[in-house]
Amino acid sequence: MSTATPTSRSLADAFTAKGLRLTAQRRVLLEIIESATSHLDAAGLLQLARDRDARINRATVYRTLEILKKLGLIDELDLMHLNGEKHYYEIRTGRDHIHLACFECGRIEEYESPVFDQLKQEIAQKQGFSIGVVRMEVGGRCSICVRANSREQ
Amino acid sequence: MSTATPTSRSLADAFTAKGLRLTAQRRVLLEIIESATSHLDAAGLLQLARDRDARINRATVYRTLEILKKLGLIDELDLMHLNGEKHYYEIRTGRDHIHLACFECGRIEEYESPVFDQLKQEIAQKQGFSIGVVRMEVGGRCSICVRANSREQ
DNA sequence: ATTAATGCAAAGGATTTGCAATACC
DNA sequence: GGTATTGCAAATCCTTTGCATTAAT
Repeated sequence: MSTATPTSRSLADAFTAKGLRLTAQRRVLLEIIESATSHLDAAGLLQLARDRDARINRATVYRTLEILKKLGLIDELDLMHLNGEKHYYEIRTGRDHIHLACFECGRIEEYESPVFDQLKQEIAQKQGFSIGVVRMEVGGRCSICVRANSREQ
Repeated sequence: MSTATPTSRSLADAFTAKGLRLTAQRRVLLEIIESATSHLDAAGLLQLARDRDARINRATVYRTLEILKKLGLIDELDLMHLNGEKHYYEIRTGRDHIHLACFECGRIEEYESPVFDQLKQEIAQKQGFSIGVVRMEVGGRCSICVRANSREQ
């Protein structure tokens, strides 16, 4: 969920372009992040990384995530703290989106809209705010859960 | 930053209406939250409460915040984690707003817009999502900081 | 009087840090 | 070879919990 489209093709490219060393650990972490199909938290990322290379340490995971965040290559999500205070991460694509978190079933939906883009533009223009990161999260009940218990309050 | 306008006049009223006991500690906490001019974190709230009544314990602060959150009377903010992972709280007013966090000077601006309201409506209608809480936070540089260092990138 | 709410102190989860050892460029 | 990066283990920050005590209704 961001604003500028990353220019490099891969995270590894961005690392070397910045003069950062491409260690074995980083290679593994970047690949996992790039191919992730779901929102990963630090512990999950560590686990997946260790499945490939047992040497990887938790501190390295956090340090790598920190770099990626600062470079604007990943976004950090809270997902409405549905499962504790940990953070989730996703690679930044060209299209920002909103995360809808269902308090009932726990599902996370992604939603994008021209109105969302319009809102960001408006903030930049009317407020003169130079947007770096945007995070919009909505908590409530997804359509499935709403329909399922329409009889209950 | 929410969706429904609270119906009760005061937080204390809401507590008694729900059959919750109005203890001395809660009275103090609710008053502070109601009259707060800035975004409070749990530690700040505890400090202000202790200034009035030294007996108040941290656990009580957290437990009270939890209740208020569940009742939808306050909103929980991250403010882009500008100052660590703690949460900030603000009383829910009728008008939802976006928080703009300046990474440079740390200032938090509040922004509201019909486009924001339109976006929420759209999410509810098109996605069929029953919205309980909305949190939108934007990180970047405020207009003052942008102007101040217009020569630097 | 009953039971919710509190204080205390300890536990918990997530993340960060200092520093010596390692490995990339 | 020089320096960035890592692993380790401890520290830190924020928040939560169990349980005996207190106080609101």
